[in-house]
Amino acid sequence: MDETQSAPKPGSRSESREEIERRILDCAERVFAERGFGGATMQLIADQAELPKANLHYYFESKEKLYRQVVERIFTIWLEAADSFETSASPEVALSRYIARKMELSRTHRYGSKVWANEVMQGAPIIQDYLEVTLRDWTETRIELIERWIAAGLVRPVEPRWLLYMIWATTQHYADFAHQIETLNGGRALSDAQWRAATETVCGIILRGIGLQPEGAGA
Amino acid sequence: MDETQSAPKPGSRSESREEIERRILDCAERVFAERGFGGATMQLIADQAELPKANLHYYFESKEKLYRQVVERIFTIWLEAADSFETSASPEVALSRYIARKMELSRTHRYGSKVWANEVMQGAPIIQDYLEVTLRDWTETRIELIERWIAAGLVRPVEPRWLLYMIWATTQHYADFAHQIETLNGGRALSDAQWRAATETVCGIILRGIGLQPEGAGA
DNA sequence: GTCTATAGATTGATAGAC
DNA sequence: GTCTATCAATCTATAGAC
Repeated sequence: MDETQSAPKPGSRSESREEIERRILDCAERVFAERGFGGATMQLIADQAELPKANLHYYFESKEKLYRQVVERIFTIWLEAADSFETSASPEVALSRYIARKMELSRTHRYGSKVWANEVMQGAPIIQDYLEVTLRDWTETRIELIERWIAAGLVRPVEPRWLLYMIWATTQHYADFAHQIETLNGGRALSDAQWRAATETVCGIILRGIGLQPEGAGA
Repeated sequence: MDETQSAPKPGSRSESREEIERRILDCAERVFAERGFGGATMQLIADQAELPKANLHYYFESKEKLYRQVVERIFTIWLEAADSFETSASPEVALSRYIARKMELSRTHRYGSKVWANEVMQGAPIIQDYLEVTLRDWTETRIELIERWIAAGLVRPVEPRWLLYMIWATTQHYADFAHQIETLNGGRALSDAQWRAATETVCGIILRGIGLQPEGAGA
């Protein structure tokens, strides 16, 4: 609910251009996440970044340019996180690590996930090109990999596409619907133990659901 | 992309007050879903409902009152849909029907689901009371039911809470992220067959994931 | 680079003729 | 009940002093 960066004070002259831009991006991410593109105002972002509103237009040409950079930043994180998916030997390890990593990102990058959800819900007016090229390529590649697992008899026959959507949906839910989850948790954020339990449950159900045995499972 | 109601023409005098209010609500739902509360404008809703902007304020006191009615309408549908959850004999039937019904609602009430997602992502500024009372009660009741299934040895031990979130997340994803799913589907909406396949895959993974055998399953 | 002041457009809401 | 005209507030964006 306060500063995102702590090194140099907001007013300090020792702050580099890069640091200021990063502070603006962090605040913008939170505001765009909570109010959507149309609901967010440059004034609110400026207030949170402790800058005059005009300075935002000095560092970022327009509201839309700023928004685009926020969305692009998230998209990059998502893609990198997804790489751990294919650097593993077995389906069990690959899927477990991918799910665990995505759950972790839902905890550490809640606002980024919400901005993405907002953008997609609105029909991806800004980043449609990413959906059509980068995300599509990534998805096709992963689908082929899962199909090879199935052909090799390692995984029960399921349509890989619906499996991927299930993983995305379930993990991102913990970021996008964090407020609902916390309300149903008595108004408190999930504890470390609860995050571990949720991750384990999600991994367990999905892996068993496609015929795999989770690592370190009893029955 | 056009009219939601077709019976009497928008301009017609034969339209009852109820019909007009319903047409406004339908249009408002779509606009709020696609742009969020702050991003939506009364002007756009009026245009889509083919009414002068001032008339909206005649039928609904304010933008927020209109929004609240839209959200309440969705919430009611969700709760009623969820009733089918407990009117079944076995866990297999109860969960299969619940998941299938929620998938169906994601297809028929896409915009409603998005409005709900938007509201929750923004911290439920309007309907927090529903989260704290109605949804919480519903959730607690279902958790107790699932715990009895587990105690009876019908279901593999999992934390019911994470299982419920998984079902919500996965089914609602097909509404909230419909645009992304359609883009990855070559820009086309899912066909009847694809909806059936997705529903079956989701049911199959979740049921097997908690130790149940889906109805009419081969292996 | 930073800020104040403000332009120009758009917003939610309303007054008042019909 | 319906509509035009308009208000006051707020928005994005910019001009220009420092």
